[in-house]
Amino acid sequence: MSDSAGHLLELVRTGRAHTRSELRRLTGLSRTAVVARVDALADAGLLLLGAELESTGGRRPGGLVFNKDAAVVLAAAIGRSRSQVAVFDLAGGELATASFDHELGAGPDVVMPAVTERLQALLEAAGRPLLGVGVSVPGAIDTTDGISVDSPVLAAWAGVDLAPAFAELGAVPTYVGNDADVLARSERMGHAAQYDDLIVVKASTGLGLGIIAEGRVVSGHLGAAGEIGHTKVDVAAGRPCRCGDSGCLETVAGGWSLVNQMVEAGRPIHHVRELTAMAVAGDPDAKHLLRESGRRLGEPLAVAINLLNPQAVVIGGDMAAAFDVYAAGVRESVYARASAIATRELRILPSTFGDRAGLVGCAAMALDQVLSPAAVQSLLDKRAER
Amino acid sequence: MSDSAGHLLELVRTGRAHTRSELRRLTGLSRTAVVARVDALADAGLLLLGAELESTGGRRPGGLVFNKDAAVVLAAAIGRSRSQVAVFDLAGGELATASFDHELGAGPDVVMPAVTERLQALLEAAGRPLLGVGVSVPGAIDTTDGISVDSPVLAAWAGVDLAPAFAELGAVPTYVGNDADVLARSERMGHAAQYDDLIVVKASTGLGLGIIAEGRVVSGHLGAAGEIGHTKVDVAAGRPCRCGDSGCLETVAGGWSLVNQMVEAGRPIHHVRELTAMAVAGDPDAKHLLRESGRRLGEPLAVAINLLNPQAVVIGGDMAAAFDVYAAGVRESVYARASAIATRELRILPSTFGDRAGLVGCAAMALDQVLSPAAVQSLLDKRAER
DNA sequence: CCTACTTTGGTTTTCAAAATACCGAAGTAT
DNA sequence: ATACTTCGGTATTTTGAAAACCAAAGTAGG
Repeated sequence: MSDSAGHLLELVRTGRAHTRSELRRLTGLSRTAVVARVDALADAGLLLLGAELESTGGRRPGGLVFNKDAAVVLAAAIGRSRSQVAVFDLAGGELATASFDHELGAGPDVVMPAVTERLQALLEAAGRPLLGVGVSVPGAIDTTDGISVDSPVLAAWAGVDLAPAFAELGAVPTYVGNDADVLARSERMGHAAQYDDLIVVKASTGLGLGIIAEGRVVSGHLGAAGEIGHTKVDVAAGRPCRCGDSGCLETVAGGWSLVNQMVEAGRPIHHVRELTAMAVAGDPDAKHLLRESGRRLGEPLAVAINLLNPQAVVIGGDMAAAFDVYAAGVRESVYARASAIATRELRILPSTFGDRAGLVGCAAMALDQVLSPAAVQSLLDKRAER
Repeated sequence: MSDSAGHLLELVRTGRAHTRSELRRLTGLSRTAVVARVDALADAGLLLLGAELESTGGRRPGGLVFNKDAAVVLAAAIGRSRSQVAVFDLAGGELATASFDHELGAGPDVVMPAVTERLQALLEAAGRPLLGVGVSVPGAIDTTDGISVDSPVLAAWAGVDLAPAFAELGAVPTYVGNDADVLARSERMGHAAQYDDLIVVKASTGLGLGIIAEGRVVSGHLGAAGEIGHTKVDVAAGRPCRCGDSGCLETVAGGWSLVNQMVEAGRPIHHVRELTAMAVAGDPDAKHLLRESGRRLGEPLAVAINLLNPQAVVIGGDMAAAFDVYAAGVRESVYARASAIATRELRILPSTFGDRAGLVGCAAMALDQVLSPAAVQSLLDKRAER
């Protein structure tokens, strides 16, 4: 049933209810039942019994406010050459953040201690109880044996179980997700919050995709769903890819390939971010490359749109910094190739949180779990035991 | 919680529990609670308190058997030129079936009376209470405004609400699904029952796709998910399609196109089924066409496999009659184009139920709903009221 | 064969949780 | 000022499940 304390908290948290009476109307529960749950939530510090609100014709109701400062979650977005960490309150607000660069291809033995050390510092500064940790890794997460990674371009991380590294932060659950999936989750807190069917593109050095169908992240059998960068395309035939194979989409449309193409054209740059900056500044070569890259991506993306019939496609990752020109290319091939019904109400949007999106998504992943009715219930139960 | 009477019924129904004690162990419920629910289910005729089973060291337990004959569901698979109807028991067993041809492109005003008339006859012959009706239509089902269809190649059915047509069969819920989605559901009762991430191809006159992610059918924002036949492919550039556009995959790989190609080559046939029969008989032209068609389908299918990382791809529809040769073509391009991780454990299987698959899927769709814990609960509640 | 033990299932008792009923407080409408 | 509405707290009743108890039907072992 949808009448647990955690569910009431969700109604308040999402702004659907502000008083006990509204909870009563929304759940069909009796007043006593609502009061009991609200009291339990208030005792646990999750709800604040705020000031009185406007009267609606009788006694003024006592307002209920979600106490987003009751605890925190930690977020860690691990990248190939740069990782970010942050503390978030329970409403998904960022309290403090840090980031650091590391060697490209550095393994977990190097990166993880640096991550946990910084998280530890952030947590202590926050001075609030910790409820959970969300981590993203740029590779497939093998969901069968829990939490490890498996990626052709992230060899040092293959088969590593990340959860133990976070044990020192406290006995709280750790959730590990793919970087693109996590990006998709972040959008559910941003522009695309109201969209239940969503495709989120992460276009950076590589190309990845996060899929949300009916409000749930689709991760696939081995956690490898959302792969698009290493789809073979005819135009790339023969071009060697960093994954070891050849003919992949990334070899013509991935950020690393665009950088290479600029270098070959005698314009020495080192990162996609430089390319997008040039495009924003009006450089025609950069704009052309990005637009062409958007077109290339649009081809398999059109297949994805036909397949999944999403309400929106969100474009994130470094290339989204030049959204206008990149999205123009994407739109060009998507609208030419996808079916009329699939594009009829389709929106193509820029990502909401820019380069903070990974962290926001990690926090969203942790919050989804940690504030779920079941988790809230176990919190209350644990409190009641004492 | 997972402890309602309906959930206990599901445990028995799916063979996970055969005695009250097993239900106790599986649910954690007390004996009294289990007994109360089992009695209620037995009173309602949904459970049979069968013969005693083997002792496991003490008193012999009384066996619990799901009474699949307590009621029936009706299934109607509406096709473009032929429709099938059937009655199924509650275990998904077909009790009786009928089919009839109609003019290609006939509208609901012609087809629906014929369908309901035959369903009525089947229901009367079955002589058991009706719990629900499952219907499939070869087009997108608009899930926003309930139950109607919207398809470029099925113009006469656009915007039609099908549910009212079934009202005369009794005040039972009607569920309408897309033909490919329904095919996917049928596989969950067949070869692919254990696969939670699944792509089912319907390769017949047209090309469609049913997607199951984490055990749920993905229907997309407008119910148009699974579209693949009208994806634009370069090799088909300029070729006019029956959808009104041009360059669609169907124009080179759809059944209607293969038939046309045979006719143009001076081999007059009228339906894909003739083509598959020829291929099975060894005709080299037919085999070549089918293999080539499989290859063409494999290209966007590889994108789909990368995107969704399914455990299996099931091939159904008329072309599955020549599964060996067709699947050979599909495998050829899928394995060349999809990523290593996505194909590592991938299986490519023929559909389980052949041309009965549509009916089985309609029944599965209705049974899923009608035997869901919530529906069972409301059945028991209604009974208790009297 | 008889006794001790296990497993199953029914019945009674006890306990917990939620609905109902009742009540007072605080506002609005007349 | 009075009647009515809304909100929220408390006491009572009802419901439903767990626990405890009991009986039947089997196995295991001497």
